[in-house]
Amino acid sequence: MGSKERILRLKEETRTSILDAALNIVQTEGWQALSMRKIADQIEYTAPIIYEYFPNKEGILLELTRRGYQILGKDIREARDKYESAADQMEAMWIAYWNFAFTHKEFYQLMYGVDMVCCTVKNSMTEAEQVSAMLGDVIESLFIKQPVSENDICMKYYTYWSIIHGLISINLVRPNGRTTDELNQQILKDAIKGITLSINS
Amino acid sequence: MGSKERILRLKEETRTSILDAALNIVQTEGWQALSMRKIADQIEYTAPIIYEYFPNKEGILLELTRRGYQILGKDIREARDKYESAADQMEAMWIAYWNFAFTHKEFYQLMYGVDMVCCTVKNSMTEAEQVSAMLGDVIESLFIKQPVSENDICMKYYTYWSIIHGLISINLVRPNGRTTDELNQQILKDAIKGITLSINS
DNA sequence: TAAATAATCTAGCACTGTTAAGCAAAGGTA
DNA sequence: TACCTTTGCTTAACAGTGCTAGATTATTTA
Repeated sequence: MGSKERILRLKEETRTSILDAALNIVQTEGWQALSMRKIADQIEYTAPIIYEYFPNKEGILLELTRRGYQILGKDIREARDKYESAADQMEAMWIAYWNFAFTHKEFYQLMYGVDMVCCTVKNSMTEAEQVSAMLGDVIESLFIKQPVSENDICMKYYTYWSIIHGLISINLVRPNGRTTDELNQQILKDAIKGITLSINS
Repeated sequence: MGSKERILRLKEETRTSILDAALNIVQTEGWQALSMRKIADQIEYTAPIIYEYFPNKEGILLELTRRGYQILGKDIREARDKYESAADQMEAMWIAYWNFAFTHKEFYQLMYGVDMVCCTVKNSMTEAEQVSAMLGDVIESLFIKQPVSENDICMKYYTYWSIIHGLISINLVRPNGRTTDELNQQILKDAIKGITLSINS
């Protein structure tokens, strides 16, 4: 009776194909064009069967968010592992974060609510927490004085995140602004260095 | 025949009442709840007459955006005029910007695409340009070396804006994050001072 | 083969932005 | 006053949205 497993595998495939279809639509037509019927069209089913795999549209978005954090986590981890010193790691990680935002624009919009329809509270998603933890760990090791208080880490984390997220979202919302890539990279690296330096001063 | 003017005034009033109704709905129920029929309900008309005053829903949003920039412009101007030195002005203006974002949360979301449905390219809105110009002028006078290149101003402008917008949007999207107001104010002022100092070093 | 279960679809609800057609009241003109 | 035209506004509709209940079809089990 291996058919049980076969069916389970098929269901898993359909589930994945729903997510793939959703992503495909978003990447080609944007978030506002994503609809249940369009997803159904793409997977060659009718809309209601999607509800056999996800509770509602938000459920799909949530799963895509999870996927996004998995990619981001991988990118940041790999960037970190290329360097030894915490300062270098920090810069590499934020640049990876930056690159993720533009190479996976749609994911970023979903994950950080830039120009997005639904603003669900992403409470306790382990993938998201892993990303925070990685960044937090490196920030902690940037401090010379040890131990470092939770508050200190949190504050620096926010400082980094704010400027990077700010730069990203301005560029995502206004792709035709009069800033250039080099200018952005310059601001980005300067800002990271500045914050990093400010930690032990 | 003063009736012409009376009618024109009435039309202007209806137009304003549409905008007021829209704002009212957004403030009480959020952006996702804003619909043409709801606006019509509130002004005690039916939906189609709105199209006598605005080309479409986006037209209403555009007009609200304009209103938002008018308020923001006023706030920033007043903040600036309370101080003499450029550095003080700069800090006061960005704090005014910050305060605007939270006291007029809905406006800010509309103007800067945080968690918003429609991302229209706000091309050449004079009200928005005035805000940019005011901030740019103060940034220019922060420089000791004169004259200041357009590029220099633009870069510093972006640096300021990024960190402030980043801080704001993180707080707007995640109002229940574990950051406190004091922490935010601290980061904000530190960042402003840091950027201001970096200008002539 | 018959019954039970699973998979899928059709039809529909209430909502969205937007448009076309029509009605009724007001204005201007003879 | 009688007619005609313009204006203000409404009803009805279209095509789309997320989502659900019920019917239908296919598959598995007995």
